[in-house]
Amino acid sequence: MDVGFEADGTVTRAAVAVLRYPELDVLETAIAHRPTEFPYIPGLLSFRELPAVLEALEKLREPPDLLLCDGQGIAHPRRLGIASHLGLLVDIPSIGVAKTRLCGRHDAVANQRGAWTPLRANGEVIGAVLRTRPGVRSVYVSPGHRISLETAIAYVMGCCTRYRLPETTRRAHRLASGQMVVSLG
DNA sequence: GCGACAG
DNA sequence: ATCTTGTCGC
Repeated sequence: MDVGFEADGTVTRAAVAVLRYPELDVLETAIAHRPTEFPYIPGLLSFRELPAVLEALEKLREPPDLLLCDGQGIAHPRRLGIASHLGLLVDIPSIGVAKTRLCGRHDAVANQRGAWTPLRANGEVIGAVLRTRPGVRSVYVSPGHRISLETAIAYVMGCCTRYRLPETTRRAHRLASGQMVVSLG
């Protein structure tokens, strides 16, 4: 799942891409548009993006077995990032994969694919800072709904091939950005 | 009170 | 997120 916006900023566009695991080939995609009626406020991203995301999900012929969201899971001040919120609403296991940190602290991460260090807040582990690829910034992985941190990390790594972000996120982002690519096979 | 702050 | 300049590598 990923979200994009119109040039005038009045419309939110949500895109979802369903990939088979672990092959990672695209099975289905969907896009939805909704008026943007909520501003971007750190900690309240769900209220801005979920309406369009839910609409896009409903367009799928079959519901996914796992959701990877562009944002935090429980690595959130109230432990309810967009991945957690979405997973809860549709009752599907979900994972948050954010490009930057919202909250929590952590040590440096080894520069090796798969290396990770705990993201902590208030004495509890709320996620992992994961190196999906050597030589690039790490990503912030956190459980969203009905999944453990270890399992979440395993799925995220399983979705990362030659780029920093999971193929699921990249596909959805491309759709939201209107960048189409034909694939023959 | 001050700094931090997903997309 | 969006915008913009400069650099590196295939």
